[in-house]
Amino acid sequence: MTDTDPAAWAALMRVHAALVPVLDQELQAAHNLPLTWYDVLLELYHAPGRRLTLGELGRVAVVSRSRVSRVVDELARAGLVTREANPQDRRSAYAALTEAGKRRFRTAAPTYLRGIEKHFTSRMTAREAATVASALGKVLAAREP
Amino acid sequence: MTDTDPAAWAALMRVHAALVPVLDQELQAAHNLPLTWYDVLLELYHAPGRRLTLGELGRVAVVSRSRVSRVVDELARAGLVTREANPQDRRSAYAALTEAGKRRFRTAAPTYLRGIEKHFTSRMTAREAATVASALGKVLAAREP
DNA sequence: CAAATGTAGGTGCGTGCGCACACACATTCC
DNA sequence: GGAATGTGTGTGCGCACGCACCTACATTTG
Repeated sequence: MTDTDPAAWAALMRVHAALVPVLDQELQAAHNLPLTWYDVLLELYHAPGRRLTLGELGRVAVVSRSRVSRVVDELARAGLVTREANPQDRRSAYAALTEAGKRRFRTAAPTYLRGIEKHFTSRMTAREAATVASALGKVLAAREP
Repeated sequence: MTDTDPAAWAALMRVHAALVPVLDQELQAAHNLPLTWYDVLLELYHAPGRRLTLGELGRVAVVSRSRVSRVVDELARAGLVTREANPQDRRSAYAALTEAGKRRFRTAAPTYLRGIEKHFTSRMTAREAATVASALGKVLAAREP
């Protein structure tokens, strides 16, 4: 049975390899924002109170938890986030978006979204995009526990 | 218009980040093969004459062309490929699978395919997998020229 | 309360990776 | 044929990244 066709996975690998550098460079050229920074800013932007602990960031963002530490350092040095203490747990530290961080993200987002549209979504039908999102979503859901 | 939904792209990024380390480690644990090596072996295995020039490898494999040089070195040191001269073009060099390389690839392939099935394909219907493959295939096709 | 265990975060270190360049050869143009 | 341009490979270098470990604090257990 199954005799699984790895074509979907192979295509995913290739698309990732092909598009990530392109989107990253577009983002850097237009806004001097590495994709990693954008990812972290995005997660913070959508978080309640515009802030998350580093552990939460590591779980939700694409970058690894150990990397989050350094990225948040860089973002703080650039004035886009601030580190805030957590009164509930003194081990923990929040990364919170600054006003400059929000502005920077809002400015950069259209570039990124246009890039995704141009290089990715526009190559398929809306139905296909929805299927891709839901199928991959199920793959992710299976990894939670 | 469009108001593109980046959900499909976001899911792709996450699935890649989540699965690549897992598949890589499974491959290394079972066969001491890094995913990069496997990728190169795979392309050579399916190439006419079981060999490709380094430039062709760089184009067809997921790894960058500059990386190919070193990976082929490592594979050659491990006895899985040999470098062959190209009489037609003395700049060029072939990487050719050895018998040991073919055996190693054939042995490792089931592990990799089972991993893809287990972590990826089994989470969606066959129809969805086909749609993912074809939609992503169109994205890749758009990047050829 | 003390000890033991668990969890959040930071960091030294090794490494995989791509860029930019260098070199050799091929090809084209005069 | 010789110069100029293009193409195929190799490589020094720097950087981003994750792992393993450490410290600080929290929580649980007796």
